[in-house]
Amino acid sequence: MASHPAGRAGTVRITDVAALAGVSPGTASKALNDTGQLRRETRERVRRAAEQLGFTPDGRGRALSSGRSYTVGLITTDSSGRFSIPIMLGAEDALSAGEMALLLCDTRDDPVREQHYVRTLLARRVDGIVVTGRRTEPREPIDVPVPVVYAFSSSTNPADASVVVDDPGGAATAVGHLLDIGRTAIAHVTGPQRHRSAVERATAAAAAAGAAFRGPALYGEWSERWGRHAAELLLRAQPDLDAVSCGSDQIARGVCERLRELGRRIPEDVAVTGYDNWDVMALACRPPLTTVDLELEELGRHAARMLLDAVAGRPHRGTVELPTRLVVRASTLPD
Amino acid sequence: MASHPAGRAGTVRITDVAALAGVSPGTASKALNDTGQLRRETRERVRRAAEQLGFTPDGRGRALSSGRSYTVGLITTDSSGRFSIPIMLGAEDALSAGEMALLLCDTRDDPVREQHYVRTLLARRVDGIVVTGRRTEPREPIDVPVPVVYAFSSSTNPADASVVVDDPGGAATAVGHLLDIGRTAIAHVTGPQRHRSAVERATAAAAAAGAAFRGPALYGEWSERWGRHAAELLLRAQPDLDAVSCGSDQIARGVCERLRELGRRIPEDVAVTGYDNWDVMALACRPPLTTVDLELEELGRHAARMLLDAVAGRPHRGTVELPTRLVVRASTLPD
DNA sequence: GGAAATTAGGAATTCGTTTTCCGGACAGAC
DNA sequence: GTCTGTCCGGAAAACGAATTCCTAATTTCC
Repeated sequence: MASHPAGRAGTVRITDVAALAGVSPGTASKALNDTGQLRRETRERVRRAAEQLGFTPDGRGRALSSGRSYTVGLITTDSSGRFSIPIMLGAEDALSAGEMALLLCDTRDDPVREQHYVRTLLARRVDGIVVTGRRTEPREPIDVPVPVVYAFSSSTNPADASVVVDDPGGAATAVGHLLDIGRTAIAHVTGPQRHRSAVERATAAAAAAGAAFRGPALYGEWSERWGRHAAELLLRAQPDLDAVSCGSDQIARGVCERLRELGRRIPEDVAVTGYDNWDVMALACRPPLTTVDLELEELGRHAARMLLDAVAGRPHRGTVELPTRLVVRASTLPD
Repeated sequence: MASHPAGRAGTVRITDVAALAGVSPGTASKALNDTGQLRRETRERVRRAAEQLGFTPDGRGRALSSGRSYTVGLITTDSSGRFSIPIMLGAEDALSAGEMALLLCDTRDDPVREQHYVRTLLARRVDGIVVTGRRTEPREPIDVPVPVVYAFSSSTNPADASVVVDDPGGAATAVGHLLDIGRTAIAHVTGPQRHRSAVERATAAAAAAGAAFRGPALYGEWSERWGRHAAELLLRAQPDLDAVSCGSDQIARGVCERLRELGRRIPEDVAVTGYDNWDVMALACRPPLTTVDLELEELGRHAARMLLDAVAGRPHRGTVELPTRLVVRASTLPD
């Protein structure tokens, strides 16, 4: 019956492994962690014993004695947004590959909750923290005695480790594509001017379009409604327009919809590009949108890897910008 | 200088608190945890000392000695989906209120990864696990020695604790609303017949509509494209249709779009209801959709509370169905 | 007034692992 | 044959809190 020598079913301690291998617990620990001076033969014997018993070190004991908890916190100000999610998943992916687990903390954009979470993470002795926001605006850094990496929203302290999207680059790529397919009269429609991402994308789009730019950029909101309205404004002011670069897929979808209703063919008469590669918008649009993918999951992965480095004693400093990826679909190239 | 008597800056142990309060560490522990027999005066003295030093118990030591880790795992098979996210957030909300932290595990629908995560969660001695899926199909239970609650997808073992959405109820509510506003010829358009949720909603919708049902239900896919196509089919077969109940907001949006293109006024000629209350679809639709909100965040909260109960020794068993909420908008009621 | 019961708090043990010392065994050098 | 050095592995001390005894000191009861 007692096929498992452990006390309670399923819980086998390192002392059980040590006993089976005929060594002391300390030696078993060294064998399993590749530390200390042990004969190869001893190491293997312990390993076999551990495997035979299905031993998994108890994270609590390990955390206590090693000083590391093999856990990191993820603080997100808004995980309901579609930006935070892929970042979280990417981070989780990279961390779990590094044998780290991720504690999720959604502050709901409330500084009090954030403070509370920071304290509980610290109480749990996390090895590090990833902080992510829902907007590209830089944010106040958190003050903690462990490594921190800021993802998507950089820290206002330029010395902190941050990883963000190359927004200007993305916008420039989209406009470059419009020029490549021969467009010569390009407008830009985007979100509120108070949003850094809107301004950065618009500025970069204008610069990339050069003489082909039909300004000024139209600022509004991040909605299909605004896209529809903007399409009307554009066509009235510039009937010869042959391309619209948009600050988001939602706006682009609205633009497409109204352009079609006004009798323009897309992309033959007017080519349209979006931004974000938000599949439900980009693919459901008629026609499907050429757009800029933010590669957020990769951003999350990158942030997590930077954090792992920092935990391992190789801290990064400063902000790194990650490239975007242009996804070409029928809104700029006929099938 | 040494304003903090603690060893390393920021880390104050219970022995520091005990020393300041003039008691032994054991007594300090009792005072702070409301256990043991202590004079009220002593308790307060210790509490003041703890507060003065900003003491937060070290989670690692606590976990080791108390046997509880104050941590639960959340296993999601697909957190990219829009269903898992609100559930996660609700769970996280309820758990953090219970002083528990949540370890995030995204299996990406890979059984191998799932197995791996289950093991690491167990190694970390989580107090319990929430399992959530992306579909309403029941799933195989996981075999672990800690409490588990299944959210959204129930366990195939009916004795396990599961909390799911009352899908038939939601569909019936939507159709009931259509009847209330006087509709007498109601069709239903939904997703693939192999999806349990599609069949359940369709069946309940038909039953609720009774004589007003214009069947059979149309099965297709969860997309706007299918919604547009279905609208054509419907109008061709039943020109006198005055209401369409849809299995998702995406389908409903497609239906609305094509109905408008075919000259029908919504809701005057045909009323349309969606399902999911997915804001980007429901609000962007012209007109905005009357739809069924799944209250997923509440579902996550409920699951977490059930888990907290189980951890506290009051396990639940069996499946509980949570009610949906009808959100009425312009697609059934003119402004 | 003495025995029994209650109360308050301290000492020591526990949780499971890692890590720091140390000592024994064995080899090579003179 | 001793002396030094290297190689293994064991014993014990962390790590930080909770908890289980226990022992005084006080109160209650007869």
